[in-house]
Amino acid sequence: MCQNAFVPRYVDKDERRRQVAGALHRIAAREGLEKVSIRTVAAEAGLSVGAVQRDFGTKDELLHFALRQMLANVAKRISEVRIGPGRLSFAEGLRRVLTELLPTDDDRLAEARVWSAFYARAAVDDRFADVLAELDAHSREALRAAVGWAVETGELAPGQDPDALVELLLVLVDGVWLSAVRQPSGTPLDAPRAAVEAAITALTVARRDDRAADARG
Amino acid sequence: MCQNAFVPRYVDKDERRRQVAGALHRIAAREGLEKVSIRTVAAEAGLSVGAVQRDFGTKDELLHFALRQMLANVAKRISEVRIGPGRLSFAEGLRRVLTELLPTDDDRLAEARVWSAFYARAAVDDRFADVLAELDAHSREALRAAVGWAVETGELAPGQDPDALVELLLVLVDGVWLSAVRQPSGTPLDAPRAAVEAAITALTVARRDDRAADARG
DNA sequence: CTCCTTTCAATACGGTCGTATCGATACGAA
DNA sequence: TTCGTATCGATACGACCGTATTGAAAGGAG
Repeated sequence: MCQNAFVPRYVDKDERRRQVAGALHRIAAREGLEKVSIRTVAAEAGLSVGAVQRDFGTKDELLHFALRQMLANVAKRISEVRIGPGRLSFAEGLRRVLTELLPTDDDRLAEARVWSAFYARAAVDDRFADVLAELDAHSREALRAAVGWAVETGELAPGQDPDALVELLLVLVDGVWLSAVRQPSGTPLDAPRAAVEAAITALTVARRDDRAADARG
Repeated sequence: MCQNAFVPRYVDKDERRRQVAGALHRIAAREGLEKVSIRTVAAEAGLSVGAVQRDFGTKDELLHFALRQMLANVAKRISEVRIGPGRLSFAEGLRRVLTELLPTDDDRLAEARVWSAFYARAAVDDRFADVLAELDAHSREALRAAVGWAVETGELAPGQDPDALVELLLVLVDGVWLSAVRQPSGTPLDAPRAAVEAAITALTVARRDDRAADARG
């Protein structure tokens, strides 16, 4: 009779919500978000329709949870990159952050395909756009940390505006992963990987003054 | 009995195919590609379901025609920008090309929303990816023409690699319009417009050597 | 004029969708 | 043990989907 202390929880609810979200990610990466339905997700997760319904109630809630799950995954990955004194150098830290953000391997390419589907949703649904704004904020913060550390160590030319550089890097990240996503399947991931290295090279070139002139022309 | 000379064409078929595609574009920009169906498109175009069916046969054909129509529109717009001797200067030509490619007004933002939906499709369907590759080629050609003319007139620093610059601009274009698309509706379009001007400024700065140093910091 | 083909709206059909409902079952509380 | 509740798979329902079909209307060809 205790109001809600009675919880015969046979399974870990959050864990299964995450598993269902994973099933959704696999379907979306393989066939697109329009093939995602309660039924297809339930089948992919090895559950019944009713089970998914009980965990999420409505399809909209399922989609939002899956999106937030992706956001959490990326945010965790890039927040674990530790740049600073005694940690990673600017070049290596930036490389790690960009590698996490860009489709540098097949898993991340699959993830990028799902992102592209959610971007299309965000274009017509502000609720999704708000979540993507959070992703933007996380990426900006990680890049700001990397660039800020470069300023401290003098790895960046002193007159360079760090904020503008961060914004440029954000645009580059978006442009590069979008280019990778639109390639026909099977295209090797050389372009995103090369873009990472090109960005590192361009931004760490200020270390040696004689190479600064080369960078400009 | 003439095999097919008997054509009592009451309406211009191609014209109406374009009108139907326009209806699809409006729905996709407003509610997303998943709300596009034979029925909704027919209603938006003021036609019956049967009419749309006769013009396109299958929904897949309708989608591909609508995508190719968007491609043709953009290709026409950017190919009309004439850069060269007696025509537009590098700065002005680049400004025009970038203005056409980026969501610099509400119409182009609506178009960008539809592009984002087709990008998501291209991520899981090579047939759409192939069309987007054509868009890529058109953009690359237009930017190559602009940069090439800048090299001829010396508006670009001579050591700068034109091809690399074109690729950089392409990535910037993708990143900027994707950023604009994910903003909540009602967000002003200052960012894409500022990006156009920033690119112009950064690339035409080489005209005056004293400003080259400022650009680098 | 009469035919013949194209156009057209309307409707039918089979399928999938999101969601609601329902009996059976499993397990903690008493 | 018995009871009450949370979980479960299965199924029902109405809506919308893509597509096929059908019969009426329309306008050049003879």
